[in-house]
Amino acid sequence: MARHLITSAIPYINGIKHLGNLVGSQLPADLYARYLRARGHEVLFLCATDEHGTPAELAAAKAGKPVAEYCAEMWEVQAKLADGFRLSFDHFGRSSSTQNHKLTQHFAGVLADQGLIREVSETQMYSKADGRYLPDRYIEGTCPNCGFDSARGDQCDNCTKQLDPVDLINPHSTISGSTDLEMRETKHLYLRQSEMKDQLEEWIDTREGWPVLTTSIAKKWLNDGDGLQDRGITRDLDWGVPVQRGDEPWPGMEGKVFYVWFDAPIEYIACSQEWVEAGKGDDWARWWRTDKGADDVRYTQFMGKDNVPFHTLSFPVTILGSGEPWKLVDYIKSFNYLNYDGGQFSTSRGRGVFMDQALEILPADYWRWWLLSHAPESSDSEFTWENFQISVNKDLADVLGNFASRVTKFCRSKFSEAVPEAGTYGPDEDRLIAALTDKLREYEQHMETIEVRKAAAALRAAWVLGNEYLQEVAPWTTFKTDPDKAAAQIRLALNLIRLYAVVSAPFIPDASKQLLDAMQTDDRNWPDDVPSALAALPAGHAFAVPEVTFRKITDDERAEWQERFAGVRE
RNA sequence: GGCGCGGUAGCUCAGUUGGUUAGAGCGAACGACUCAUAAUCGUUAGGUCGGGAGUUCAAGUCUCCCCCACGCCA
Repeated sequence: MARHLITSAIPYINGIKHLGNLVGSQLPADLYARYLRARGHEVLFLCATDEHGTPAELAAAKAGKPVAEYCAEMWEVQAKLADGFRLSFDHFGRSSSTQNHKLTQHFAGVLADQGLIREVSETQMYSKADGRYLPDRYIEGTCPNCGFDSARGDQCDNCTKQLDPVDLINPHSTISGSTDLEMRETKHLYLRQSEMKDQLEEWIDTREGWPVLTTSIAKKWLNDGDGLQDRGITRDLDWGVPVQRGDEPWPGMEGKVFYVWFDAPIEYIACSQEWVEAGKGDDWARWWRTDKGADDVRYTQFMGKDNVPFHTLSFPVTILGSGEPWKLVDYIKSFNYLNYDGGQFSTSRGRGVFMDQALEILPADYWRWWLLSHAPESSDSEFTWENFQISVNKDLADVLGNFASRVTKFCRSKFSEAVPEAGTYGPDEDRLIAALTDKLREYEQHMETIEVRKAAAALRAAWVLGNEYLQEVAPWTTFKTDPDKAAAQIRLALNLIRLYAVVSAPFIPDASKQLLDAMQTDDRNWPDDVPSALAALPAGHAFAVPEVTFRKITDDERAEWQERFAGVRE
């Protein structure tokens, strides 16, 4: 029994995430958390919403609401969807929490004490009409290079030339359209990441078994161009963590907030404090402070590849640079992107399936199974309705669901709705048990190393073993000549249903529960010993024939959804 | 343009430190079975491992060049 801290990259607040976002962090993190809990480990699984920054402010303005109110509402929406997908967070926090405010200010203060923060004066475009400084990408104008009239402040999308907002002809705010802009001098804090480049590189180099995707992205940022760059950690915004040096004011930084990417990862820690405050736990420090028991915690982070630089470099600078005994991540599992039917998911074009829509058309388990068994681990992967329909129908309805159905219905018609007691096991059963043991150990191995697709394949193979066994021993034939033998075969098969429910729970928790309910048992003990696990339901134990566990997706449905979610093509 | 990750059977993907006839699932064809959600089980077909050159007794697996897709950056 070990202690596992697990965090999923925290989703941004401004809208509902699509399936690509889901499979890139929250879903595999949940799989891992559920698996470890099932194996008896102590797990703290945390996630939260990432609420600060300009996009949140703009989304709130568009919705005509104060940003705090908007975020509170969107947090509810995301929490409900997470629940709908059965994401088993021990706590779903908010980066806008008071805990995160204090902790972020604390880290900034400590980093400053360590000499890892410097002040930089720079000029930035200010919009009087908007009453705010504008990030480069919110300024548009005519490109001085090619004449394109919608060039952005950071780059011209037409000729790709990199720009400075002052270069633009007739610049205007994309928020208000105002042209009343002026350059103002403003001061910002920079995190001196470059100071810690060597230390970070050594750390990365000594990590064993990390995904290539994780280390290659980290190494690239460490060594690309002039090496790891210092990073601005403050912004001229209203919504965010006010810049303070610990509990003290920070002279010259009045009215500024920390940059969202500085405070967001700190929320992983703050979230554990929120967890305590919510009354779900009583000691966050033993998960996060190596001087208070976190030394024997294994910390695993899950994220899409776009988040890797912040988790391999920026956040470790915060942790290591503080000089305080905070728990550093042990393993970073990163994912590529999931594409949608030949292109990318697109929020703006309404292309692809979003979390709320997914749950409207099918239960969570269908999505969980497909997404996890096709997780983009080694490269970008692709969602197509054909593949989804065929995989789900075959794996869930035909192989697993139908297994439970054929066994329970056969037993009901030939014996009763109770585990039959006659007969004994022979060589066929021994063979099945041996094969199943091998397959389960393989499944566990892949789960331990977070090889999601391989774990799914091993689990499915375990389901197939049950069908192979039935086909081999054919109790429907045996019954005619040797009913006792058929009874033993069905007794074993009924126990297989329970075993499948238990080991499948991390992937498909609802179906797992439904099957356990049908078998009228609460025994969720992991089958460390397969023979005894297959005796969990004793002779005479009553059960019920389960409802259809997974119905099939029809061709008509597939066609309809394909049309409905195609979005507006370019 | 630079960098990164990929390019393996119709589809989705495995292929450890180079080593016997390149694998799995799905799909296809054929067969078996009939308990079951027209489900299951078995058999078979199918790939010059993106292209070319090289190292080696031996390369999908190492080196170089090129092509393609995706992504990041300039």
